[in-house]
Amino acid sequence: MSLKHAILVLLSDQPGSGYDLVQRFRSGIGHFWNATHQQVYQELKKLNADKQVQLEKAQEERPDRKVYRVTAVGRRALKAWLAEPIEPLRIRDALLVKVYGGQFGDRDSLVAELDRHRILHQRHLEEYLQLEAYYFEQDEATRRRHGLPYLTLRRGIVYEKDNIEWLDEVRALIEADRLPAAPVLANGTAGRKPARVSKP
Amino acid sequence: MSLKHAILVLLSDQPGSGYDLVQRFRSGIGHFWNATHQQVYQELKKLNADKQVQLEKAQEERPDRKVYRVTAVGRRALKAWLAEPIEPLRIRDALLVKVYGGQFGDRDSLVAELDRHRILHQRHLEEYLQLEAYYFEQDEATRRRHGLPYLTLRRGIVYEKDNIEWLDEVRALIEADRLPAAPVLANGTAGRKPARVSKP
DNA sequence: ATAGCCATGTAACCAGTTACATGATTGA
DNA sequence: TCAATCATGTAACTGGTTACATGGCTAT
Repeated sequence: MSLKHAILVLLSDQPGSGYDLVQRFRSGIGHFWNATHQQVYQELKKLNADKQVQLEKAQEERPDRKVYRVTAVGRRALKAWLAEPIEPLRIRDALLVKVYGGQFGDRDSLVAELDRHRILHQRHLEEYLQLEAYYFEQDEATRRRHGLPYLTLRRGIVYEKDNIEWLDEVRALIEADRLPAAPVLANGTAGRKPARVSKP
Repeated sequence: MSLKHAILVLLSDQPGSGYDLVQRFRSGIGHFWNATHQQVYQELKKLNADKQVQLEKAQEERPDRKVYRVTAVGRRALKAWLAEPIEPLRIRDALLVKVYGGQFGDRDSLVAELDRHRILHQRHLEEYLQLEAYYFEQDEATRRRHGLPYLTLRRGIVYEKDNIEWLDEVRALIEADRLPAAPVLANGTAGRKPARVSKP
């Protein structure tokens, strides 16, 4: 579970309320690790119970903010997690299920879906490129300070480019009619051998 | 939820038991949509209750297999889902949380983790490239038949290359010492502005 | 004999999503 | 006055993971 650690990172950076964290998720880290306010409030409650964060002050003025800050315990926990190895992420994309099983559906709706996704990925890419441009407008010191977060932005950029590249490849192959428009995967393949791409 | 639909795709291709499905997940579709046997058996139970699959035969010979096949209802459900738009996937990678918050941990352990991930991604890439080579050994007809699954393999290849590319970028930047080895993100940044890469 | 594979399942738990809910403040 | 934003929460549900469990068959 990383939400906990994402929160510890954000609060290490600067103390804040649940509401603040939701905002920060939206603008920065949220591009690759999002969270709803419900989750954030629950997690803060748990972290507080575990003494990993503490209430800085219950504000008296009206906006009823509860500002949390990371404790020494929290810092240790974060550092320990950062040193722990984690499994590399495998793609888990419903769109791939759709492509994989495309022959059992309508060809036009698959193409439409692919186009729709291309547009959305293009949009994300442009958004990221703007953030990158903004980053490069900063002075050297600021850039150095935000170097690591910037690298995660780079990951987003590479990812979106990548999606677009692949979608174009798929489109090209389907459009070129080198792929069948109607179901062809035989139900009568010999034996138990499933029809798939696999090792000999 | 796509596990349901992944199962419908696999069973549309060819009837099989829960055990078979787990095998097929391992070798093909599982590269981008995995499932444990527990999940598969539960899902088959539900699909059966919904009349989307049916028991073909309760086998008499010893291996106690329950072979399921997709019903007309199941085929319709799958087709409907294939036509339905879905949200494009955003990355959600704990490694990015680690990089983002890298300054709060130990620099060497971050580098070690990045290297470890690079090796694992390299391994996956090689595995995929072998599958691709095998695909190209097939005759034209077979290739055409497995065209769409092949495209999902392409996605995997692009994804792994991508990871390696990004990891190299990160390594280069960290190694070149252009990034700080110790915590620098000031806790005293002006106002409420969180220290992050964001729009003006 | 025993290890490994074939084959199926239950139960508890954890994380994430969606729905529901409240109430104050600020600006048009 | 009305909409938007600030600010916090509870509850139900869904999907996924981990642990636990059983038993036969096959080859060494």
